Amino acid sequence: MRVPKKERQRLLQETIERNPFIKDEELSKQFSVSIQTIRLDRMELKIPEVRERIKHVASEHLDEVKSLSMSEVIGDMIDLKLDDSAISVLDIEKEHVFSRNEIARGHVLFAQANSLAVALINDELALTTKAEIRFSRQVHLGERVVAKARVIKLRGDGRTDVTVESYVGEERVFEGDFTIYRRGEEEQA
Amino acid sequence: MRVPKKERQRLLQETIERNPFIKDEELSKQFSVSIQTIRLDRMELKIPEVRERIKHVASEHLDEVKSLSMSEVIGDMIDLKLDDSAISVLDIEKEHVFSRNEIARGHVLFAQANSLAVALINDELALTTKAEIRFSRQVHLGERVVAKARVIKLRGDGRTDVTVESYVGEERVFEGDFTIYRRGEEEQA
DNA sequence: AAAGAACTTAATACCTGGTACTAATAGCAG
DNA sequence: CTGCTATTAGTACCAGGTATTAAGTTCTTT
Repeated sequence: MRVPKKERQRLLQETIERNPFIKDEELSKQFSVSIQTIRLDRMELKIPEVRERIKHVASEHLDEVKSLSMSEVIGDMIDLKLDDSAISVLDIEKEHVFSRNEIARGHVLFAQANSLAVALINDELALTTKAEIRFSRQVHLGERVVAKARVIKLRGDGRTDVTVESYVGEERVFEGDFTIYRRGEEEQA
Repeated sequence: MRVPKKERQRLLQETIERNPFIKDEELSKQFSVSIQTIRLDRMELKIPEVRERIKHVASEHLDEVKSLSMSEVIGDMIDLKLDDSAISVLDIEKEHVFSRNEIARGHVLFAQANSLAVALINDELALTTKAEIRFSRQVHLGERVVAKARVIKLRGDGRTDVTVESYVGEERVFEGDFTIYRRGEEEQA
């Protein structure tokens, strides 16, 4: 039942990681040591008290909520010639990146490109039906992504081909070929 | 500065909803009433104390998060077999649709699929490098989208092919073939 | 204007889950 | 036995409350 200190601390760390809500009392029972020992262990491992841990989990959550509402993900349109070309700029911020490595999530770049492609269409209804995309280099927190969209072909059947290339400085980070449906009300954007 | 009780309680509720982390003391300053009044208000409105509120926010989070990658997912993961298959559910809400026609934006479906595909990868780093997607029917406000991801091929060179199909009821609304890069730290998701 | 109800503030005891610190004890190695 | 690490105990204190009792303060209504 009783394990040596090192082992206990390893397990303690794991246990708390898996369940940040656990109190010192619980832990002391689980490891059959006194509550003070648990507290010494936490100190050495620099693990904060349960209320702080809970607060941390909660505030991470709040970040997530932000990334769900994608309304602001789209970037600023700085140029638009309908049915021809458009440019938008997006500054990569915290809510756009994986917290672990500060690399922008794929759907953020996609969202910028997709909404730019859709905005380009001079019609009441415009929905993406198909896309082929490539991510050519990762984009980091703080970088500015410039997306350039251009109409390639206006088909007779209500479909329009749009290509989007996104850059950070001189480097291309994303390209996508989109097929946009307009007007007909039976496709998906 | 001082507002009548009813109004204050309305504002109180809103304030706490927007920022569940706020303490009674802060609130009492903000509304220029004593701390006891705030507490009476909370009682009447059945709003729990700050620590309980924080715990609530945190546990909502934890419900969906069993592994690290889950927190990066858009939609609720309901099944996950690493390197094999995964399922997530997303209810389409106001912030996901074009206000004009209440049809979900393409990048919302893409985001669900993309984050599901990335979560599926059993590695520290997982980034989308390429995707081919089709939107087969538009998705409307209030509909529930079920995305099913499945690993098709684990290539030796660190790339994995994942296919995702999303359904509303029986109808397929989206399909995508993703190529995910893992581990190497030189691509883009 | 006086009475009463509604609202607000004050004061005090107590709770949880800790921190910070001091001190005592246990167990074992040399 | 000495010395050292590890553990346990105990006390004072803290934040952010709950719960309760009591005392104002307004507003209204008669």
